[in-house]
Amino acid sequence: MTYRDSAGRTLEDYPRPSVAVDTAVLTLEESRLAVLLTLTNDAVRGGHEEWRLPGTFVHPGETLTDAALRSLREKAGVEGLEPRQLHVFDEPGRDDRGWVMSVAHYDVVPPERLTLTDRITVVAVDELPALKYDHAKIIAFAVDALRADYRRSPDPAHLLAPPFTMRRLRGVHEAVAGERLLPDTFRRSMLPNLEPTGELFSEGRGRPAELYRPAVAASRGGTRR
Amino acid sequence: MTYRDSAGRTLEDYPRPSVAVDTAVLTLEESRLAVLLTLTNDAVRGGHEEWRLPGTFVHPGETLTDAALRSLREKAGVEGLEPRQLHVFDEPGRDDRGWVMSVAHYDVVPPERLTLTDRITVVAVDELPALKYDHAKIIAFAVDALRADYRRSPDPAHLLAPPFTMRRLRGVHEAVAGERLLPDTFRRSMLPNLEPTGELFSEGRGRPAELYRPAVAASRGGTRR
DNA sequence: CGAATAGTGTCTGTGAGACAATATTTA
DNA sequence: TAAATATTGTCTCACAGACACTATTCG
Repeated sequence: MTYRDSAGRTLEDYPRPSVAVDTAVLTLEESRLAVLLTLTNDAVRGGHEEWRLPGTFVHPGETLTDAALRSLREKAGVEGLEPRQLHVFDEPGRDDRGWVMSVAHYDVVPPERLTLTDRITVVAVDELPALKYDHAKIIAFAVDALRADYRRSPDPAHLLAPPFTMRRLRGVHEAVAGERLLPDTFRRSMLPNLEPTGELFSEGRGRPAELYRPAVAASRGGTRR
Repeated sequence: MTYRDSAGRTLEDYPRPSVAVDTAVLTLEESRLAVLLTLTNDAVRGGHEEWRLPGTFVHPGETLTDAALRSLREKAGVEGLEPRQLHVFDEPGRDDRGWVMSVAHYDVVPPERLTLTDRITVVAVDELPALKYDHAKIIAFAVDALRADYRRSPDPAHLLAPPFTMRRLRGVHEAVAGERLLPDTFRRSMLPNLEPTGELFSEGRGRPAELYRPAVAASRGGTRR
């Protein structure tokens, strides 16, 4: 009992695009925001060095998220992510193989969870090499989205394992924002969304820092009365 | 010279989804935010009353925007819009005809530009009837996006033809936000993004109001020094 | 004049930015 | 003790919310 339209045709009787997913996996590398890239098949077969975001075509019965997770597992060796949709790139001619649109996704993962190989690397987002397709645009979308995330919550992407010191948290925010942040202002803006653990942590010289963990509700603007 | 992969297959040799676009056209109706709906084909053929957003399948050589514009022209009788992408809805099973994903779009249009018929109507967004597919979700996305737009700029969707009075602008913002706004606070928050024309406008009783138009750059936060 | 609408004065609270001072460690 | 780091005090500025007051027009 396949569906047929008023002309007696099924959906498969009409031309359809190939739908791909590509995911910008952001991470930190030496206190800078970086993105995971993989070598293209062409490059693996002996062409010149060419990098791209991990991606794949969507298979039947699969959601876009499923497809993104599959490509991350198989091509980037990362598991357990939660890719979020960014935008559909659909310019005709963006892919010389034919009619292909790409649903861009992004996620963030701490560097410890990545396994780099000669076909999987991590590059700072402000020093990207030439990328295949419109993958540079996707990364720009991802960076914008991540910066917006970090303006709303202490560590939405779980780049830090709690508990953490204010200094470490600030380091993460500085990497994400790409600029230095004032310690005192940063502390005060974060405190309403953090829970002090009462424990201290010392790292070399100087007064030990208190350890915090994200507050339960991670409320937006702190306590109101 | 069709592309062939390492197995000698073209893109068309693999299963592909049908890709649709659906657009939430928001407008104002009696000072309330409303959305344009069309009667489903089933309903037209004599089924029970059932409404949906205007949409269509994407054709080859066409961008998603093109497809959205085509569906708006042909099914909703509106031209000259600039639909923006919201989200891809891809739950398997969301469409009982087969593997269909929908790229949701939205745009806004002043009510004067709409021509309503017995198959095209406008309904307040907080009094929606049952809708086909996940179109209610799309409308929710669209309303959120529009509210975000109006928090950043006086009239991003050009619902008002300049010049306009502060009162009219506030009326639009109240409709979009779905709540009353304080006249004095609203005025002061808008002034940095408006240019006074020097002209006055009187509407019945009371002191005439000055007419404004959106400031050129529509700057975000007003003047800094 | 009185009602209605437009616009301004001004007070309060909140929060960011910035600089300075204090507190607690290790070398 | 000196240097390094953490934390708090405090001042300033900007801005939203709120209420009261002034301004201008029509009936």
